[in-house]
Amino acid sequence: MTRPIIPDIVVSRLPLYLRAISRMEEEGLEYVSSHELGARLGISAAQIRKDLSQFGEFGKQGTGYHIPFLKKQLIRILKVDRVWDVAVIGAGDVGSALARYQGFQEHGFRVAMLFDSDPAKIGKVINGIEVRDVADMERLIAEGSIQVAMLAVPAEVAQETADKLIAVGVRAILNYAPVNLAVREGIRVEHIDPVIHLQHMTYYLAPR
Amino acid sequence: MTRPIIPDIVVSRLPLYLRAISRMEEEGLEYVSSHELGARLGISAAQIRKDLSQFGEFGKQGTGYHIPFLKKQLIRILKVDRVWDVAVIGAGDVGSALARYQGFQEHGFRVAMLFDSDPAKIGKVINGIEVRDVADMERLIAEGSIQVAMLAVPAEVAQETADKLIAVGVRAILNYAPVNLAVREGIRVEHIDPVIHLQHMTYYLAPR
DNA sequence: TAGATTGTTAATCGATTAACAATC
DNA sequence: TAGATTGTTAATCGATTAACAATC
Repeated sequence: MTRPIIPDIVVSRLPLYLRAISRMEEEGLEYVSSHELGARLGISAAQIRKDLSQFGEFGKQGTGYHIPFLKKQLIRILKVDRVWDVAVIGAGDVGSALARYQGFQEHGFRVAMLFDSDPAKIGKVINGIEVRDVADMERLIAEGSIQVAMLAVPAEVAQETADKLIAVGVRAILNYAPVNLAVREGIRVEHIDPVIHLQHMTYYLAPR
Repeated sequence: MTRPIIPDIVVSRLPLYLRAISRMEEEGLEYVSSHELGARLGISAAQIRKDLSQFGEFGKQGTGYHIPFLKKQLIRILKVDRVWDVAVIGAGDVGSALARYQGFQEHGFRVAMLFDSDPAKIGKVINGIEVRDVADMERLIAEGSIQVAMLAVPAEVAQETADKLIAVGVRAILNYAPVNLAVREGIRVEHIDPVIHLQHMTYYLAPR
């Protein structure tokens, strides 16, 4: 039996739904309609219903979606009903900020390892995480069976570092280096680059 | 005369083209075909030609695109042929990393102001930028005619801070807080949240 | 000239929206 | 029962790709 293939663009919206739903739960709400959820996210009610219906029937006519139930389902679908160990490569400004970030813990992730090549940084402890020598990266990541990495190294070494990560079992890379990584089929890469976002926005700005 | 409206999804790819083209220029390349550029970015050659043709005829049959010329055009189109002053709100881990980031300068942006509410941080100097009291934010941003802000404040105060920024003339916000900002028509908001990206990727991972 | 590659049109593909029967 | 809202189908909309004449 073939599991139906869900469009990636649908999958990409699920974390947004989860975040909004979690926020609503904190606000003490119990039920939400597709219309209300859509209004918060700037997404049409029809799209939300269509997206969610790809995974099951989570709502009830007349009342909408039970927030704790929908949250549970989204957490399960996104596979964050467990904690993923994550490696951070690079302990510069970005890597350090990631190591210190408190938002991972409660959303399915834990920074389990932190690497740098600078002898001045190796051995330091950031938020309880020791900075290890990047020379030991491959061995330690393979031992830890880590599948997720955040790449915060200089652009010049990003591709080679990614290659090494993939070679030892990493399957998902969140790339903070301002380069396009070339990876083989089956490896997920997402990219975070503030300059890209800023340039996208300035297109629409009027000079002042 | 109506300027033709360019789809936003096209605009969103231009910064990627610019980054790739700049990289190629550094590598000493002089010409690039839509096919070569597409191969680097994982985008079809047809799409690149179609996107670029929305803005003019930048290529030449038989030889492709002259890299320095195309770069110049993209810089002009994205309006980064000038330097945009940017305000960073929040001088925590993320805000500090943004204030220290060296990648803005050469791509059209300058962190001109940095704000925080913590008396222990106000007055400190990060990368030559003094941390100012967020209580003075509205006055200083209005005086500086700043149109672009990066928001790195706690989630609870993100919306109200955004409202204040918009009230004093900010038109583009790069939001690092894990909340959806509600803004009026004409205000650009882009969002950076590592958790959203990680959860998108874990959907595709096999448990180990 | 022969080969390569553009810009553009038309065809295809995929995503979003509108509408509504079903039902809580 | 009346009102509200789901899940789903069909219609619409928009984006991507294929194809090719033009031309460097």
